[in-house]
Amino acid sequence: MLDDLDRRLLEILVKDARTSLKELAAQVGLSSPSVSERLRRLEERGVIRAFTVEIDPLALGYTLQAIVRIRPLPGKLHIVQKLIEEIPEFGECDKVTGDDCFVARLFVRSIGDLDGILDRIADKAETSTAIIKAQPIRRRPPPLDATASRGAKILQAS
Amino acid sequence: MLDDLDRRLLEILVKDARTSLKELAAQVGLSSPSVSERLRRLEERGVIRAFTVEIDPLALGYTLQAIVRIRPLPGKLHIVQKLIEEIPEFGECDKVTGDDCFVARLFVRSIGDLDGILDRIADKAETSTAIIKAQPIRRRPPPLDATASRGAKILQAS
DNA sequence: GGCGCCGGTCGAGATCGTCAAGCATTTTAC
DNA sequence: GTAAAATGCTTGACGATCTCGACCGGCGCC
Repeated sequence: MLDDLDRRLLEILVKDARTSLKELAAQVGLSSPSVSERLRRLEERGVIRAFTVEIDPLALGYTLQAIVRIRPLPGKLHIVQKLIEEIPEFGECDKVTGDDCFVARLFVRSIGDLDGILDRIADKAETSTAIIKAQPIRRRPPPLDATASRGAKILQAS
Repeated sequence: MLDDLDRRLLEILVKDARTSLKELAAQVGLSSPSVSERLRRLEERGVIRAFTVEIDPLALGYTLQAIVRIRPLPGKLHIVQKLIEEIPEFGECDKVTGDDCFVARLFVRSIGDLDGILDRIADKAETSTAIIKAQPIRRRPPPLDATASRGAKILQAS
């Protein structure tokens, strides 16, 4: 589905999405129209979801981040989900298996804001919140090359 | 620190990091050299951490994502952190307050891989894993305008 | 008031992207 | 087995874009 050239292009773009076609072309050994066409198709196929910019939340005044686990009260699942989506300080939310239904990332400017936001969910869900103290790994894509971890095994008797 | 023009530039770039200077200039009502200069300074100041591309993990064969909470055994904190950092399938990791020391996102191609990777940590930490079933909110930046949620309150008797 | 800095514009030259045409290789169909 | 069609690439030319230097105006500060 993705050939080696595509992967190399992606690798370069992950580091700098504004790399010029010419530069990309030089690095992978193609002409720029070819690169242009490949990018177009990667976007078209949805492999590239977006070219975007990573902003330091601190620069916007968000001095605090938290991971919030959210367990909606019976019957409130959809309302809670909608509520979360509408609160822009939630910067990420996953619906997961297990007791916690949602795990979300929250950006806030102060502890007061944190409290204010959690209050808005409090009557519809139980939450448990963990403040982020450090970020050992900031968002990065999984390995692009097919050679991921050796873990590869099929479900079978071990 | 950031003026309105900067914020508007960021807003446009979040949606498409490859927007041309000319287009940016037109949208905010400046000349392109000015925009260029502003971007340069935003990068320099670290407001813009990177221009990057968002890749669909599925396109790379990662059919499964999980949130893993990790509690290193006594004395193993640093070893565990290093281990996590070295496993490229961890696409994000936060060090948090509370019983769980780390919360991480894991990209895998199969349940077998998931098991394989968790095994590598099993003797140094307790983990609890939640498989991601859906992503109500995919990574997005917090509000750029100063008018965040009304939550704003200072710590005080309520 | 005069000075210097900051952030802006303008215009020219250099760079880059896009388009059409054409070519080689592979696939498909008969 | 061969011919047609489809892919994916290159090249070169043209138009669009970026960058750089020169210059300008507002603002804070002696």
